[in-house]
Amino acid sequence: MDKGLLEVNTVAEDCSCVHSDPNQVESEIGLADEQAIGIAEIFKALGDPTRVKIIYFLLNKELCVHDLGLRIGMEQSAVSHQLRYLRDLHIVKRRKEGKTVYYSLDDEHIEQIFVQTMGHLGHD
Amino acid sequence: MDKGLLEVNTVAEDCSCVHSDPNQVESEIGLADEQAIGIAEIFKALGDPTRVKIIYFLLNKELCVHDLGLRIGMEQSAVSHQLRYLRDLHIVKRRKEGKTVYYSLDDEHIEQIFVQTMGHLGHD
DNA sequence: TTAACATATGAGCAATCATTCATATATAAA
DNA sequence: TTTATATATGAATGATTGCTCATATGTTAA
Repeated sequence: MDKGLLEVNTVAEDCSCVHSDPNQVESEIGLADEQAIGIAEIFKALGDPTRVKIIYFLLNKELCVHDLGLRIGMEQSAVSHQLRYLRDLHIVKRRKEGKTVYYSLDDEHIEQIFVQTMGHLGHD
Repeated sequence: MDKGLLEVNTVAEDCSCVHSDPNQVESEIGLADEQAIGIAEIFKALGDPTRVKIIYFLLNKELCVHDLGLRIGMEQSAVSHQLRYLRDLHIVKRRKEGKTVYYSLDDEHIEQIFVQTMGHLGHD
């Protein structure tokens, strides 16, 4: 698990608050807008109760839209919209079988992050 | 690392989509609204580029509001508002020294989740 | 074909959000 | 005290979001 960016970023500095030397700030490794937006995008996707519930139930097994709605107590349309959102981010994927469409998780990393976070919170 | 909820949730079922047996759904362990909201709250806090940058720089060392603004290229007021947001969630804490206020991370779990996610994304 | 079912989607709307601006508070220096 | 600096905060605003409703698409059964 590489995390180079984080370590190099440690630079000796003394913010006495007659503020940081601009040169010093320059020498630090920042976080490009692009990167920050990318990271935020992932967290934002998990940052809604409905989507949390969807992911939670999909951890267990794949489910069709209707059954997902049943479990999370939400209208078909609302579930469908959120599934679209999650699918656009490749967090979730579709499998069609006749009339019904089964959804399942599509990203192991996000699955891990989700489970780990639930663990941290004690989920109780 | 306890994660009881997640495992018990595996129940044999056959969603032929003449849909899930209501009794079966009932027997599954759901996710209470309260829990879902709690989990979503954490992710939502990390789901904004400005807050991502703030946390990123605080991983490195504590910083005062002004220097944070300097690094993330954002007005003092905007930074202050976001710091308040993060402080209300106990993600960040204050230390006052004279006129200046130093902020640092206040939750190891969230720090871990954040770093892990950056790792997953390759942060490049 | 027609009817029924499963899902998807666009428009509209109320709520939330992130930022800015102006100003308040608090501390230190002159 | 007055002035300057550091931070905080309320109000206003434009943007985004999540949902509902109506309707469209696609599939199976009659």
